[in-house]
Amino acid sequence: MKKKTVNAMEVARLAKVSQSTVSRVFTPGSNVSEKTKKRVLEIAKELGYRPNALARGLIMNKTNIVGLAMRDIANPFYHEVLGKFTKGLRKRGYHVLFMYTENDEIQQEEITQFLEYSVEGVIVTDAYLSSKVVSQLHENNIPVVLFNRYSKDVPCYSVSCDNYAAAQQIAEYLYEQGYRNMAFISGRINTSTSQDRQRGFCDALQQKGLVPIIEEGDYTYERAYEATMTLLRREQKPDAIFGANDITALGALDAAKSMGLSVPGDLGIVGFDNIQMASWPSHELTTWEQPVDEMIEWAIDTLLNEMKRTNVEPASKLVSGRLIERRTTRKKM
Amino acid sequence: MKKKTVNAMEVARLAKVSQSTVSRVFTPGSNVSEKTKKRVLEIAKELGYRPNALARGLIMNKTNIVGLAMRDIANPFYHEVLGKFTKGLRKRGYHVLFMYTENDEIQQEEITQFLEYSVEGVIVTDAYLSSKVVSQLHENNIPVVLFNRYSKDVPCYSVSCDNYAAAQQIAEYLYEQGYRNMAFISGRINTSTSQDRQRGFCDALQQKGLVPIIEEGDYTYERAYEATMTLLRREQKPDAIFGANDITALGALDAAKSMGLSVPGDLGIVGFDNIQMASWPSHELTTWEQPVDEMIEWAIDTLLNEMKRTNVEPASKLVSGRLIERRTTRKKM
DNA sequence: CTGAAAGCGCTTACAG
DNA sequence: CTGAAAGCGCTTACAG
Repeated sequence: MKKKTVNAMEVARLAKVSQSTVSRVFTPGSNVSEKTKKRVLEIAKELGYRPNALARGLIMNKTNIVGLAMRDIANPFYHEVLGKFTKGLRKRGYHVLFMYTENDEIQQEEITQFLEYSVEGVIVTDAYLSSKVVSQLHENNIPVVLFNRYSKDVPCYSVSCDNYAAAQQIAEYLYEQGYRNMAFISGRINTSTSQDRQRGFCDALQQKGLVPIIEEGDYTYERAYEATMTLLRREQKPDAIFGANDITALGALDAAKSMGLSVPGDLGIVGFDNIQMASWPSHELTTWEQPVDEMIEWAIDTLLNEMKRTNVEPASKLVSGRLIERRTTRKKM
Repeated sequence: MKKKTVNAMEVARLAKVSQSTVSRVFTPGSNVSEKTKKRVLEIAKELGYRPNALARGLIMNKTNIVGLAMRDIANPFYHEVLGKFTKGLRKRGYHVLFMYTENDEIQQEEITQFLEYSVEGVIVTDAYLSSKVVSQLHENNIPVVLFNRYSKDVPCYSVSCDNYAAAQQIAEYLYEQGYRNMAFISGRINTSTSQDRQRGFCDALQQKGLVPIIEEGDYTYERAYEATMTLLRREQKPDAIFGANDITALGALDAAKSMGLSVPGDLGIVGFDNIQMASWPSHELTTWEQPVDEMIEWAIDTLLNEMKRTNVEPASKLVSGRLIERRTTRKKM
C-alpha cells in the first residue's frame, strides 16, 4: 500500500480548477477569488495536501534552507548559540541544515553537502573556513558568516566579541582589585578568539609593567585543570588566573580548590562567556558576558540581507559585552 | 552578474554527451564507459558542477533528510545526543534538518515543516508527540522514533533507558550503603522518564518498608537547588537524594554544600545520565550511565530500516546502563 | 554503452 | 480571475 503523496494536480481535479490555481492559493499575494480559494483550501485540507517545499525551491531557486556548521565540542555556550540561531532563523521562515564538524577548519566535503542541498547561506560557529572554500561559496552566491571567529585572510562576514578590548578590561579590573601576578590559560592557540584575548590581556598588563604567565589550554575543563595545577606548583604562584572561556575558568577554580587555596583570597579567577553554569552558587564565577543575542541577530540579518543581493562585500562586526562581577575575584576595599 | 548555477545540461554540452549520460556518471552503479566517465568528470570539475540534491530528491522520492526535533533545554546531555545523531546519520549519508521546539509536545506546525521538506524520518528527543501528529506522519509513511521518551498511547518507535529498573537499582544501592531516609527530586512530572524513575525508586524502597520524600523539580539546576533547600529545612532531613538527572543532582549537591552539609557523609546524592560534568573533580557525582551510543545506534538503524518499508509497526526498546560509583555516595564499610 | 523523452511537484509569464 | 504551457534540475525506463 505505497501511498502516493497527494500533489497539487490531485487537489485541482477535485476542486475543478487548474493546477495553476491551486498553486496560487498557496502563494501569498497571488490573484485568486475568495470563493475559489475557499474551495481549494477545503479540498486541500481534506486530502492533507501541503505544497512540496523542495519542488518550490527548485523552481523558485529559493530553498529557505541555511546551513549551520558547528565544531564538535562540549561547550554549553555553543549549545545555547545553536538554539538561538535555530529559533531566530525559523522566526524568519528559514530552516537549518545542521552539520557537526570534527575539525578546526570546515572541510571541503562538508561545504559540498551544503551546496548540493542548495542552502542559501552558511553560518559557521567555532571553526574556520579556508579561503578556497569561501571563494567556492561566493562563486555560488552563498554568503557566509563566521560566528565568534574572524579571519584576516578570508573575505567573509564575521561577528565576534571585541576580545582584545575585553581582555584589556579584564586585566585592568584584576589590577585594580590588587592582583599583581597574573596568568592566562589559553584556548586552542590557533583560534583568533584565544589569540586576541591573550594579546589584550598581555598588552594591558605590560602598560603596568607586568608580564603574565601563559599556560596553554584548549578550552576544555580537563586541560585547564592540569594547566592550573602546573601553575600552582610554580615557585612564583600566580595570584589571579584569566581563563580563555568559562569552562577553562571552572577547571582552574576546581584545581585551586583541590589544592586548598581560597578563591578569591589566594587566587582570583575570571572566565569568558557567562554561560549559565557560571552563575551557579558553587561557582559564582566572575566573567565576561558576550552579547550573544545581539551577535546572533546581526549574523542572521547580515546573512539574510546578503542573500538578496548578488555581490558580497564582507564586513566584520565587533561587539563589546561587559564584565560580570561575581565571587571568584576579590573586591577592592 | 547573477551567475546561473551550472547544471547537468551544460556539462553534457561541453562533454559532447547527453544529459542522461552526465546523470549516469553521478549515479553510482550506472552503466557508463570508463572513457566517457572520465571526460565528463573532468568537465564537471572544471565547471564546478555538483548534482542538485533537491532535484534528485524530487524525482527519486528520496531526500536523504531526517528531521530532528529537540526540546529547548539547557542540558548538556542533549547537546551530546544531538552531536551523535548528526554524526551517525551523516556517516550513513543522511542530513539533519534541525528544529528546536519550545513545548513539551511537538507542535503540529513543526511537523508540517518537516513534511513540506519531505524528510524521510523524524527523531524526537526530550519531547512528546500527540497521536494525531504521529498518525499524520504515518499516513505519509514517515517513521518516527522517540529518544529518551516513550508513550503508551502513541504508536511509534521509542528508545529509552529502563528507567524503572535503573531507579530500583539506585534505591537498592543507596539502601546497601546504609541510607535510610531518602528523597527523590523529580524532573518535569509529565515526562515518562521522570515518572518511571520515581516509580522504580519508590517501589524498591517500599519493599524495604521505606517511603521516600518526593519533591517536584523540572530537570533544572535552579529548581533542584530550591527543592533541596526545602528538603534540608525539614524536621526530618533526608540522608540521601536521588535527582531525576545529573543537573538536578548537581543542584542538590551545591545546595547541600551551601548548608554546610558534608557529602556523602551527611547526605548521599545520585544523579542520572553521567554527563561529562559529573566526573569533574569538584562534583565526582555518583550517577547512572545511560548507554547513549547504543541508544542512538538503535534509533538510527530502526529509522533507516523503517524508511525502506511501507508499513510501520512500532516497537519500544529499553536499554539498561549501569551505576557509576563516585564520591557523592558513601561506601559500605 | 548511450540518447530522446517522460515525469517528479511545483511557479509564473502569457493570453484570455 | 483563471488555464495551458514551459521550465527548475534531475532520474530512469525504453529503444537502439
